[in-house]
Amino acid sequence: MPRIGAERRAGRRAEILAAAEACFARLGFHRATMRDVIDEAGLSAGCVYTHFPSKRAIVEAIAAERHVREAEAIAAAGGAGGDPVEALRALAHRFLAELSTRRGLEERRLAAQTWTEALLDADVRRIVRAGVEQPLAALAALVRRAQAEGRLSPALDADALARAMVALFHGFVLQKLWDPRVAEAPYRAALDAILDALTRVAPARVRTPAARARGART
Amino acid sequence: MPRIGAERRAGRRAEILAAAEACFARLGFHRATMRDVIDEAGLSAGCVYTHFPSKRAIVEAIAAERHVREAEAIAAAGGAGGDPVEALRALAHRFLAELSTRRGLEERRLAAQTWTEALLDADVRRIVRAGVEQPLAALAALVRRAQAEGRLSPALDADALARAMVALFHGFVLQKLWDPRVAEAPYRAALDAILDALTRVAPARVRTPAARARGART
Amino acid sequence: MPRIGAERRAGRRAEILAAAEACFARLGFHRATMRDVIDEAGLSAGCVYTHFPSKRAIVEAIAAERHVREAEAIAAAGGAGGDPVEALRALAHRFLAELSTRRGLEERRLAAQTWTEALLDADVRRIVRAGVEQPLAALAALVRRAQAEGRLSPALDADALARAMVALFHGFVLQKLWDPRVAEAPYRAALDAILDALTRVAPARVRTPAARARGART
Amino acid sequence: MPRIGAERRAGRRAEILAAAEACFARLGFHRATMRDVIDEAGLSAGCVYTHFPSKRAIVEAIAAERHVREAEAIAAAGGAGGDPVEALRALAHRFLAELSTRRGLEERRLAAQTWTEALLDADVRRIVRAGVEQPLAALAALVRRAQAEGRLSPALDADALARAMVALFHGFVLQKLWDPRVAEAPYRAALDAILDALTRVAPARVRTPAARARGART
DNA sequence: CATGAATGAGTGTTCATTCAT
DNA sequence: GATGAATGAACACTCATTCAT
Repeated sequence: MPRIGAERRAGRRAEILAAAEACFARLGFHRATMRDVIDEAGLSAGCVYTHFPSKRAIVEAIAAERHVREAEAIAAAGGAGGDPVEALRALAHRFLAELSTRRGLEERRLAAQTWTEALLDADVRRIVRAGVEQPLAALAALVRRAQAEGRLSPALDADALARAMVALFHGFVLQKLWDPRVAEAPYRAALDAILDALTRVAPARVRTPAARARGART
Repeated sequence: MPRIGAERRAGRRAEILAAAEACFARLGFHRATMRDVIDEAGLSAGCVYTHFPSKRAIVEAIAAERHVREAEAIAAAGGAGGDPVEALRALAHRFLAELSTRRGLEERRLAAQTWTEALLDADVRRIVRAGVEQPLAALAALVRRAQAEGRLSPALDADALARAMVALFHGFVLQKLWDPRVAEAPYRAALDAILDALTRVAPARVRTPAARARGART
Repeated sequence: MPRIGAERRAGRRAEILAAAEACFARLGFHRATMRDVIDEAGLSAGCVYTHFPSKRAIVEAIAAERHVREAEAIAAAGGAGGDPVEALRALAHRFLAELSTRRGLEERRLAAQTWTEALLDADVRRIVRAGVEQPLAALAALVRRAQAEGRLSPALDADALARAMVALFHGFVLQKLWDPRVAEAPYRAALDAILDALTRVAPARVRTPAARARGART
Repeated sequence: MPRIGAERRAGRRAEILAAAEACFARLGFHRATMRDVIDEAGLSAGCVYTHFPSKRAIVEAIAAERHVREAEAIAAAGGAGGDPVEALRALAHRFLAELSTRRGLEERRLAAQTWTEALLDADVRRIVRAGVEQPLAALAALVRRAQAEGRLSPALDADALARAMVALFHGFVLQKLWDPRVAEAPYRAALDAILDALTRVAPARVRTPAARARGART
């Protein structure tokens, strides 16, 4: 008979997490009090505490949840066997598109909180790290596929390039959160240009740094 | 005779800021207490409060301080009338180099705290925004000079490209703070490759670094 | 047909009391939570509350229960018409013997909790007081019988001596609970010596235990 | 310059302890809240917490304090080189006399709380144990002196007899706290009678248990 | 009858800030 | 100016108890 009970429980848990996300996005982990979360959830303190043992546990659950959703988004985009360069481009577009919605920006505002919380709380750090390493690996895999297909210079360090791509996203999220008036379109164009430049150079002839060092006699 | 007094005051103020920076970098703005700061400074509570009216004021002073130091670094690198592409590269290298020192990383840990504090505190946000807009403008100016010299495609949006460059730095700072074992060298190489790709592609004339090294015989 | 139902109820009640005793002995009345008791009993909160209206009621029921068991033990020992001095000795021995068993010590640990709870809760105090007055009366009766038989000085205040005997037991229980390594044997010997001294001194005829052992030839 | 400051601090500390003692004696350690203590002391929560890090620390300080005061009382009584039996009697009288004053009874009410708190808190237990072992040792020393002077049977176990004396006191404290109408005078007389019996038997001829076992040929 | 999710007043404790000395 | 004892509102969290299912 735990069937219906378990479902109810999971529902409540989700409600609490949603309430907490709203509060934390608005006020930050530290300024938001359990009272805020409790009131937002429309429950009692005791009830909330039967679902999470502490405020910290809620923060961690939120960080973990983000991780999962993000991993799904990445997997969905990069999973197909299609053109790896187009997959990278699509991924960039999709993530930028999210930033133009009110809901998407709100989510990112919360995610950004976890970024610095990770600097102070080892458990959150573990979660955030895991949440970055997965996309990093997925992107590096796409880069390698592109290299294998001769679309990107094999001289590039796939992992470092993946880091750059993630940085291009995270860094822009910050800029957008600091000033919501910043537009995505020009930024998207710039990312496209970078991707174009990296790939356009590749097909004809690969110029490794070593080749350049030898001299550009060709 | 307020001369000597004013100097003493300024010295005290700097001491307090240094103490606060140490505490905030270690514990974050919220976890670090005024007690921590006061003890670290080796002063009394009352004394600290004659220099800053509140904890928040200290946070803002720190954010502002960061802003100033950063602006100086950028100005120093991009100010000269030399090769704008090389200036960009040098800037990237210099900022990455800072991340490999203990002190530099610690400073960035503190800076990162201000990034998310900016999401919650309008005053801090103003300061952080100003602190980003100046580099943004400087970088955009370099990009425009490079475009004028035919080193970069004039089709590129200089402001958006500047944003991308800042994002490449900020994003990597986060990754490095989350996991200090991440190496700068491959990332620097990736940034170089991106810059190379963008500049090599430039319509009129592609000047590789190697070519320039040999001399401008073409 | 409430027959069988009533028995079940009584059984449940006893189970709850046993669970509560275990928790209270281990954690004390205040540190032990209803959650602890409920889990220990393997029941639900609601079920427990159909048997006892409050935590306090459980505490009182436990105190009362103790009272009953103790009274039975005393009655069993002193009830017979035999030698009153030997009855006193036997009582002392029996109570001390209980303290050397794990179970007996555990019970006393719980009893001791009620002793100080009695200082704070008038209802518990009433129960504890009643639980002491009965032994006190029984012991005083034995003392009076011994006096009547010329085994104890008639100058002694029987009630006060009874109090001393109870004190000798309660006080030792505390010492034993504070440090379980304290041995009963020497203490029992000391109690015997005191009893011997009191009875040997008796005006008319001194009957040492040894003398009694040889037989009552005098 | 810490002179005056240190004195003030010690004074405040004593005030807080006095307030806490009043609350704890009245309500018990668990029922009394920090709010009660704080209000009773007429201070603010923060101020109290600069003197004691936790409620528990106050409980322990109180237990330790009792220990000290008691040790002093014992030392004062038994220290002299006078008649050891009279010293024992004086000690008993003095402790009983305390119980007849309002203040003395209040103190004992508090002490009794520590007795059962010791069963649940290892730190308190350590303190209580130490607070009992010292009197125990002092009393055993007196008993041994009495034995050496032929006033008490050398067959008696001095430590066990000391335990009995402490038990006679502790046990009576409980009875008096449960029912303040219980009079000290008859109890004191009973204690005197016990002491008399133990000592009267000794001078003429010492009857060791062994002697008794051999037979009462004398 | 039994369940256990839900309640919410109350707990010990913290910490930015003030102000008499 | 400098001090640090004092403040007190706020915080995260607990737990005896209830009641819809």
